[in-house]
Amino acid sequence: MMMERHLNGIFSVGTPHPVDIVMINAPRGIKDRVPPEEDQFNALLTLTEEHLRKAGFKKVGLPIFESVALFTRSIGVETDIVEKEMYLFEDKGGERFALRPEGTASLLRAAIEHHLIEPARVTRLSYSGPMFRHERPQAGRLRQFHQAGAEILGAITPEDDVDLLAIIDGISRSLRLPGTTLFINNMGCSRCRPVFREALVSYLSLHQDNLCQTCRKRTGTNPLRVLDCKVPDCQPIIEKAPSILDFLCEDSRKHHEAVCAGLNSLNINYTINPRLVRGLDYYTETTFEFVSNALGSQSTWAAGGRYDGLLAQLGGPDSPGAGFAIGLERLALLAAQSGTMPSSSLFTQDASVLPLGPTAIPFAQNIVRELRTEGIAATGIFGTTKIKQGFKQAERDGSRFILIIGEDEIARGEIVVKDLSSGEQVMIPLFPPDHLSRHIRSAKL
RNA sequence: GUGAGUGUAGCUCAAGGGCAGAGCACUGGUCUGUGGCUCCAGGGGUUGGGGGUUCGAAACCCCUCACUCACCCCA
Repeated sequence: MMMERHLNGIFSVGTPHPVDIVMINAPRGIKDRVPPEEDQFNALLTLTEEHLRKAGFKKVGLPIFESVALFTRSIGVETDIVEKEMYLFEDKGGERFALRPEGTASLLRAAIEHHLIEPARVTRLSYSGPMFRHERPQAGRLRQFHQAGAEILGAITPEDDVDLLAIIDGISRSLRLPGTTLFINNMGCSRCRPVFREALVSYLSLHQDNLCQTCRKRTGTNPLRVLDCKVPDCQPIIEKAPSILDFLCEDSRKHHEAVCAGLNSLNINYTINPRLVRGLDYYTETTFEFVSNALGSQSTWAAGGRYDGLLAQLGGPDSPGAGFAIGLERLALLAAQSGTMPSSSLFTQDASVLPLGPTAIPFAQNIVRELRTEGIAATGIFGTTKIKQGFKQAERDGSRFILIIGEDEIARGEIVVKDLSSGEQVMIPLFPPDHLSRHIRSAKL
């Protein structure tokens, strides 16, 4: 109804008042990154990717959308992500797609499709980019958010699990992130988990009356998820529930111990949380979360684990895999708090060229082009002839130097070069043309 | 999907039924070709939108929209 009103305003005969125009804003939960945020965000992404590159990961470029089936098959039909959070659409051929809600499924699909996995060896692949989930936005939670992730595929060992944790820990240390705790768990393998599951279901069945609605439903559909229910009334029951750690088979127990031993030897602090259950169904054995008390209630900034059956489920080799994803917006929040957000420097470009008067304009235009050709970031200031405004514009440009050219300078074949940070000013000859750029390059240091 | 809080100038916020304001930013001057500091002046608002109560509404009531936070979920 409101819409119609506005449209009437626009299309009605007569002169519509500007306020009748319907403002189009960014969709809910979608954030623009305006300067200097975008540069900072990219610097943080680069820093993260550099950690992955140094750890032997090769980056893969992945599509933004995939067949819906890829996610239902990997993440699990009973998960919130698949049940109610995916952005779905049909293309003109009637195929059903989803904007990717996470990266692991895509990366594994690509790795299988291009035969990147050699089951007897270890393959390390990484990715980064936007992910999409239709959730109610909140501090640290967006509908389009960004993850950097890494996956190890093939003949992997518990030590590879440890390495993943060490990499995230390294990022955490290099950014001096505040208040982070690493929680780990082992969810068992295809042999021991069903035994635990059965024990859990029969325990939960006995206490149905005291469980919340969701937990009662999940007892049948996805009993492990009951373990991280936060409803107060459920807590006493959950606390006394059987622990997965008591049900681990010999292999899983050894796996778990090896992971703990690795963390110990690397001096990485961790807390074992037997009720840590990830929201994606594909995890087996090791799962983990890096949680910070410096974020809001969305406190997990990196998480992952091992997934032994997923590659086979997606039509790949019957090999295990393990990986993690880092929430970059959450990482940015933390880095900002600790003052370690990699920031673009004070000066975002090198030079602003200010012509004083119309005869100087063509000189300025040519100087700008010459500087850019020489790799120096430069813009001209053509909107004003007043030197004071020129200086202000140069500051707004983020320029380190202002270059001033007027009648006098043209007559002498020179240009004024003033360093805006020190206030030092020199005259530089206009010929040869590369003289100016060489001066600026050396003066920058 | 549920709940709570908040919407006033470009930004951060005052005014809690009686003239819609401050700081920062912006424009001009102070200062004719040398910025940042002073001081002075100026522009900028249907107080998110719609309806109601009232002599009078930014304020009170209803509806609606948006944002924020929390539940939930997760990175």
